[in-house]
Amino acid sequence: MADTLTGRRRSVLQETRCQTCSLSSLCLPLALEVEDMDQFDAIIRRRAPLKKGEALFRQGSPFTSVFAVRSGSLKQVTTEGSGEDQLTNFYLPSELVGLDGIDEEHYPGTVVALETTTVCEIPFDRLDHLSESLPELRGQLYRSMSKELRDDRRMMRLLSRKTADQRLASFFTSLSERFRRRGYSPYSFRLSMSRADIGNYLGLAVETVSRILGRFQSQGLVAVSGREVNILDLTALTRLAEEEGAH
Amino acid sequence: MADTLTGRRRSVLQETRCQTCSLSSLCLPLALEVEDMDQFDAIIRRRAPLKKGEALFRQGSPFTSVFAVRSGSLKQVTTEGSGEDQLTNFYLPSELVGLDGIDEEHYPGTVVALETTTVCEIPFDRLDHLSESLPELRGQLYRSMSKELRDDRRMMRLLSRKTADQRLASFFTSLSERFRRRGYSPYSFRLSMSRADIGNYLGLAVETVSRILGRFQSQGLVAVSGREVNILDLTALTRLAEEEGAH
DNA sequence: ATGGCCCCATGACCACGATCAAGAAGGAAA
DNA sequence: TTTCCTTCTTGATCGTGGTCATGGGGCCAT
Repeated sequence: MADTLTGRRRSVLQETRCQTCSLSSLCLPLALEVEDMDQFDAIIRRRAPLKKGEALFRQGSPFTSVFAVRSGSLKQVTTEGSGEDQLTNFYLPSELVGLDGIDEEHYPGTVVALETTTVCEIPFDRLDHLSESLPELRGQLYRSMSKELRDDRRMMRLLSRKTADQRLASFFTSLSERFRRRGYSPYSFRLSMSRADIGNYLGLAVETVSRILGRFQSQGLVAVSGREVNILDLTALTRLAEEEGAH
Repeated sequence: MADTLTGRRRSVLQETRCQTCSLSSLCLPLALEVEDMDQFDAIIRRRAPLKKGEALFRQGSPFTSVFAVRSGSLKQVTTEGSGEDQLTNFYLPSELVGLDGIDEEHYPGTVVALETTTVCEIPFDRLDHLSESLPELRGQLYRSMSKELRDDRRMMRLLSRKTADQRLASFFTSLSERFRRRGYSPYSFRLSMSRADIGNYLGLAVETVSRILGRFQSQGLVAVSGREVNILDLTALTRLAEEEGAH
């Protein structure tokens, strides 16, 4: 009986165990020793998978947890005033969602699944408390936030200095790199977001995204069919993305 | 003799003591008790004042410390590739500089004083270590980074959705608010940055900044003379800044 | 199948803001 | 002072990308 219980508990836990998670080398606990990881495991809560279009949390709801993406992808959307939405981020597996909610104790944007998506919920008060005794975890948390700051600066640069072509090129090379780091093909992938999402994120009209995708295609840089993307000339794409000045 | 030493030490420390600092209610140690603040004080290093144009640190140099602005102001500039600089931030008193360097262990941009500026240097390893035993300090650090993330998102929105007029209006209302929080007049202040800096920060050409400033002036929104600014109609300016859509 | 919807592509036009050019005003050093 | 150089302003022109409009194509529900 005790054995059965233990067995069942183990099988349930199995799903959320960091040690068996293929993302552990990219995710929050990456710097932890085995015994520390157990402690970390213990505070994680599994969420039922989100279906496409479902919200992980909504803008303004009280901040309680950060989330690590386990599979799938999400977008963060902020609505300000009466106005249009602003898409501020896409999240891929192993990335941390919700860190910008710590400060004001509510989430500053709605986060929505772009496809069927599973996440690990990490209650922040417990994470904070655990970070007291696990310097490695604390360091990783600082680093995650710091990295997000740096990524934001890169995005600002993109938005204020790059042409539409360069933005799309950057978007593709960045996605490619993120897939590569996660063990997927950097050349062939499926976009989980719509053209409208891409445009919103990059500060471009949908029509512009479409047009430039067409041009990239005719220039032999990529082959796009719907949401299926094949990168044909990553070098040229990278060069274009890094290229300076508008002229 | 011992008295003299103590006396001298005290007078030197005096300058860096958080408890006598007028910014303590806005700065990192804001949540600390008196006795905890002493510990925090102990790790802070005073820097010689920076003269206008001097760099606090340069892009790429190894990350060692974060800095709290004590007086004056600074700008952060990132140079990428062969290209032009991108101004990613202005820092005012009580704000924390360098948090985006934690991740990669070097500073991702050069930070330069816009006027005579004093800062408190906080070695990060000691700060991290102290944050282990002072949950309030840790929380404040998380909050600072989280706030910067939220501010970055706001900036992205500005860069991708707002017209030039709205950007300038946002810039002024944001500055005004920051001055107000620091106990200065929200209506009358001196810009420590050039038009070129403003343009670079907002993703606009210098000429555009000049022109719009002129227009704001003729519309009775502000009175600008060189770098001296008087905000005449903060309500209208705020409305303009928040206004949605480009048309 | 068949309708109804989004999502995506493409064309025509137009406006915001960049760029180019020139000159005025301010500031520092002789 | 005068000079020199940077910063700022204002004008004229042009181009990128937004807007509007239309049509095709994929996908889901019935």
